[in-house]
Amino acid sequence: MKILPWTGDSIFPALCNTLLAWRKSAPDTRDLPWRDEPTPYHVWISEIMLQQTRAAVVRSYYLRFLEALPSVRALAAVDDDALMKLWQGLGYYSRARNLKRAAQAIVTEHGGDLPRDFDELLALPGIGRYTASAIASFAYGQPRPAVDGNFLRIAARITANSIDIAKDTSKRALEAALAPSYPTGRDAGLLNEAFMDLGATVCLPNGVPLCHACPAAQLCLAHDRGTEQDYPVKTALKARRKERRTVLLLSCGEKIAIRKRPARGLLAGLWEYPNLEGKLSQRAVRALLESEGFDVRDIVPLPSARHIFSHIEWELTGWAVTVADTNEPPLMAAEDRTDAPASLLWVRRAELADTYSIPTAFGYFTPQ
DNA sequence: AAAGCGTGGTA
DNA sequence: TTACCAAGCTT
Repeated sequence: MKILPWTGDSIFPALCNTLLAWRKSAPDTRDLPWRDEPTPYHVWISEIMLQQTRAAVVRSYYLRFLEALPSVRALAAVDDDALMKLWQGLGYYSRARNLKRAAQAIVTEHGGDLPRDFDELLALPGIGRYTASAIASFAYGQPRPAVDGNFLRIAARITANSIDIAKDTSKRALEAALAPSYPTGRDAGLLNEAFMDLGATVCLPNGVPLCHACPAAQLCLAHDRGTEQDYPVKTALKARRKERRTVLLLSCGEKIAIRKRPARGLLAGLWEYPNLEGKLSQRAVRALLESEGFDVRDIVPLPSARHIFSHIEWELTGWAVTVADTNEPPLMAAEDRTDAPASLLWVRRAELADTYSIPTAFGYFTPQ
């Protein structure tokens, strides 16, 4: 990949000095537990959780995760369903699977400790340039800018640069332009924290930045021109496609039917209630289930729901169905599946909540 | 290079 | 309601 220069990068040495001083000048009041004891393992887990996810949401997940899996070796040996349960509701579930795969690689290839070398970090599944830089700086004091959305927004405004920050090349250009200004030791991590804190509390996205509170306002080209709102420039995402689905809450006595989703794709490997494409009527649901061999006793509508993924929007219709027994041929197993058919698993309600990870998209229908 | 991959907060 | 988008990575 050809790395182009970042126009306006002559400001960066002064910007880095200013932000580092700013970070050191005030006490850290953000109460982020991963800053308490920044071991390589702690930094790694927190940074994976923080990918595209707000710190306020991550906080409780992080504390619970570390309590359950306090070490690389514990993570490498964790049961898959237990791992997904710890991740339930956090989203981007491949992050959790990659964590375990990486932990196993760290045990077998690095003696159980995260590598210090940047390229070795980068080679681990789930660790890209941002996360490798965060670990290298926070845990090992290496001079690596951890360029994320905050950095791109701040840099675009400071330099009044109309570069499209959605492009991979923009991120690489900024990283290369900032690297020469980076200190080593504790300051490397503090400077990265400074960029993140500034982006989270002052140089805000979508809306008005709080320039009166910005330590770098004097350096900021966009602020000088009054054009803060013009930056950053970012190409719009593709529109979400809309889908209708019908979810069946099948119960038989104390048990409820769930099934495992395919190993690849959306919500891969998580558990779901049986569901079908389209908005099915009560009559259609009854006909379908009876054709599958169920003795249907009752069908009651559930409140409809809408679930927004990053790239899909689901309009969900729910039916609570009571059946007389759980002995049936595989139900709806092949419907829109390309891998091995998943058959229904009948579980008690308490067991469902304790053991099986149901993503938020299906959680609307979870019985009390 | 662009699309797939979750969820929740905010304006 | 809609749109944006957050401490991104993988393919």
